[in-house]
Amino acid sequence: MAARDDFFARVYVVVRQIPAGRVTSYGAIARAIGSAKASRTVGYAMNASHQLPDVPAHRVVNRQGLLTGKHYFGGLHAMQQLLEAEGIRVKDDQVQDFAQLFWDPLTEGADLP
DNA sequence: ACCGTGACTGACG
DNA sequence: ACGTCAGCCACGG
Repeated sequence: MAARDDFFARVYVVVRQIPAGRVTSYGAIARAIGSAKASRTVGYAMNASHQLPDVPAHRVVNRQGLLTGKHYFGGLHAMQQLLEAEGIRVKDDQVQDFAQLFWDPLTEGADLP
C-alpha cells in the first residue's frame, strides 16, 4: 500500500469524523492515524485538504485551542466565523471551553479504515 | 539522496 | 506564565 497516500487519507478520514460544534488537535489526529510525532505533517495534509468539501479543517486547531491555521482560510476571520456558526465561541483566535469541546478520535472512537 | 519548509508539540530557562 | 530551542514526520525542489 502507498503509505504516503494513506497518511493523507487517514488524516481526512479522522477530520471528517469530527462532530459539528467540536474541535480536535493536530497531535490527536496524528496519534489516531499512528504517527504521533507527525503532528506537523497533519497540518500540511490539512493545507492540501482545503480543496476537499468533506474535510472541516476549521475544526482542527492546535493543542492550545488556538486557530493557528486561520491565515490559510483566505479571510483572516473565516475560520473563526465557521466555528462560531457551529456554536463554538472564539475569543482572540482562542477557542473558549476548548477542553470541553475537544474531541479525541481515540477516546471518542473514530471510525478508521 | 540531500536540504529547506511547516496549520505542531514537548521540554527548558 | 512566557519566550525560546530542539525533535519529529512528510512533501517538494
